[in-house]
Amino acid sequence: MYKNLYNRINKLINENNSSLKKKKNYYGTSYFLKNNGKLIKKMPVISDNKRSIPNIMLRSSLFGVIKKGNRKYEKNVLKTTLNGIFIRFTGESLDQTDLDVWLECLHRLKKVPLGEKVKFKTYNFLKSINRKTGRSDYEWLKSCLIRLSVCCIEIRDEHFFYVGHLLHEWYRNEKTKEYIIILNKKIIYFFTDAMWTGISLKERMKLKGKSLSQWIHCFYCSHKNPLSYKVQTLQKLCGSSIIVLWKFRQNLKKSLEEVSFATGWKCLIDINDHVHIKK
DNA sequence: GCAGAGCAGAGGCAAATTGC
DNA sequence: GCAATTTGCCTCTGCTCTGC
Repeated sequence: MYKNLYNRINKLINENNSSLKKKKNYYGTSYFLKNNGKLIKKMPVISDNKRSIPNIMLRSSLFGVIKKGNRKYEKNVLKTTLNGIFIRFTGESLDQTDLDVWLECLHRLKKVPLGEKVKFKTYNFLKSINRKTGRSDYEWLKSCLIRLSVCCIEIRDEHFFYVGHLLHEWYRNEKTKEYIIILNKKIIYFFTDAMWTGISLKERMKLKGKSLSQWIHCFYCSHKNPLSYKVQTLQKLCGSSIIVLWKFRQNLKKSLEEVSFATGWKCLIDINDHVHIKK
């Protein structure tokens, strides 16, 4: 289905005809902009206080819950996912702060045609994601961009298959002190139809520093009508390093309270150990 | 299960540097 | 001169380990 859709989109680009404008709604969130007579593909449009991200990234431990100082190198690790989606990951484990950076990268890349460069100053980027601008923050951002560009993900489901980096390329102009990032054009596959979610930046910022709460928030944001999941299922999905279930449940309870406070959702764990969220 | 010690990483802030 | 950016260093936080 998606392959056919993509072929059709490409065909329409090649045709470069005016009828495309009328059909843009058919393609959901991917759209095209006429610029000097050329049609250019861009990321989906979303308000400035939200960050768009493919659901597939939120419903797995790709950006997981990692304890402080517990980041490790993962080689060909199969991530726990929902609905038969297959994710294999190689690279340094990614956590919620890496997700903050990737979300901001995607946001900035929305402003240019796919495959084009985006330039930014470190200070401005750190401010955008509500971080401090100390030396350690500069070093942290650099290491974060390295992680995102070096890691390799393999994603497969019944419709498509993708192998690549989260950031296609990044480098720094030492003269202008600017970072330049480029995203892989194929990333647009993940933004077709209802396969992506807009994350409220305001709500996410309220959960800053609380990695499990941030993961839970993103996970349930990707659900229009949240299903109930067992505590054990969520434990596996978020990639928690807490092996003992009752300990994880304790943390989860606290996180659900924090998410509830930040979003206004009703969150509870029933006697059968199922987590219920009501938006 | 709890308390205290030690440690690593993150956070905070003031000062220095740079560019306009 | 001023705002933006970068640097240096100290403090804070949260985790593990150990002993009780």
